[in-house]
Amino acid sequence: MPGTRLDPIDRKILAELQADGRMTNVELARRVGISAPPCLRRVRTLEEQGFIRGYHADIDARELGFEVQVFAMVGLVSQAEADLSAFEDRCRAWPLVRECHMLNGEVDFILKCVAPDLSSFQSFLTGELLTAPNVASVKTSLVIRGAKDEPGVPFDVLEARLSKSA
Amino acid sequence: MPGTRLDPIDRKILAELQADGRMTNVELARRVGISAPPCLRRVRTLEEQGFIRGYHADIDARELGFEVQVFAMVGLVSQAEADLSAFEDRCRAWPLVRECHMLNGEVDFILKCVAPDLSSFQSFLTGELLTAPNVASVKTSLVIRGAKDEPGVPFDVLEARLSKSA
DNA sequence: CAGGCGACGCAATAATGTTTCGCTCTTGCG
DNA sequence: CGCAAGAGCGAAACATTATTGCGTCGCCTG
Repeated sequence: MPGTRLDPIDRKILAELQADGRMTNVELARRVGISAPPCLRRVRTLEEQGFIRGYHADIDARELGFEVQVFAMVGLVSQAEADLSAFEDRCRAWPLVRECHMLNGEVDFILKCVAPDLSSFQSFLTGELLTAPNVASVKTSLVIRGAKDEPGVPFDVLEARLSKSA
Repeated sequence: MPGTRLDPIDRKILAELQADGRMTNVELARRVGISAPPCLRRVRTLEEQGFIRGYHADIDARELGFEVQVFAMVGLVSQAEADLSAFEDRCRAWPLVRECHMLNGEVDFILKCVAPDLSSFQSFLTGELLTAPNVASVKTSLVIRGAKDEPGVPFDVLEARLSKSA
């Protein structure tokens, strides 16, 4: 329901839970300026309406031995919808592929992959990705280092935007 | 401490919290097969050691009006360390840039950006990114649709790997 | 084999999560 | 303007969970 607009308290709740998903409801209520029960009701509603998709611990992959991160640009032979879906299904089944986005432009898909080491990735690349049906070309780029990694919504931009249109 | 190896219970804890970061400690303890107090102690330790970087609610950006997602491939004029760092600092300051990774290959950086609409992104692109110091080239690709988006660690791969090396 | 270290589980207490209930404020209509 | 209906809030009560303290067990070490 795009019609179900959020009030400033709801947006604050989302921003706080994005920053710290394990915050207690009491603390959350204190920060957004209401008491605990209505705060919990709002959180439940936001979950049901799909604004909150879930909660996840942010695990350090490198500490667990996944030292390689790679972006793969994939071009397909056929861009028919059935072939696109088939490739997406394959990506969902590959554990080393953590993200798969369909793009416009010369490249059809971009994949974010992780692997324990280079040889693991290369065996995945040559044994799985390059040999998958309908794959025409793959260009890979190793991540040398990460400078910023904050998936989520820039709530400061959202608030600025809303205050303008109001 | 890379020497501080994790036992199967610790890895199970990480996997469960990655899947559901708001799980209660009681439920977590039940799932990993130990009682609540030592389970909580392990979680605290994992947090302190940096295996768990934090907890975040997964917010649906599209529902909040961020309908555009873009990957930007950026090439710089100078790849001197000071210039690389300067660009990374700039990326950290741009709210529309959610991720910034330094790559090998022909492109220096890949940026994942969000924006409320195309014109917002284009004004960022022309007014900020393209005019930033040291930026030589930017190629952007719109995300048509997302097929998979599961940042994190593939714990099934990790377990398979460990059982082999054991 | 005794001592010490580490980790576990149990039990008790503090804190939090969750439901219930009554109140207030807003909205729409006579 | 006044009233009735509905939504949202806060205080209190109850259920669940988090946290601490302590005793026990297994294991390594000297």
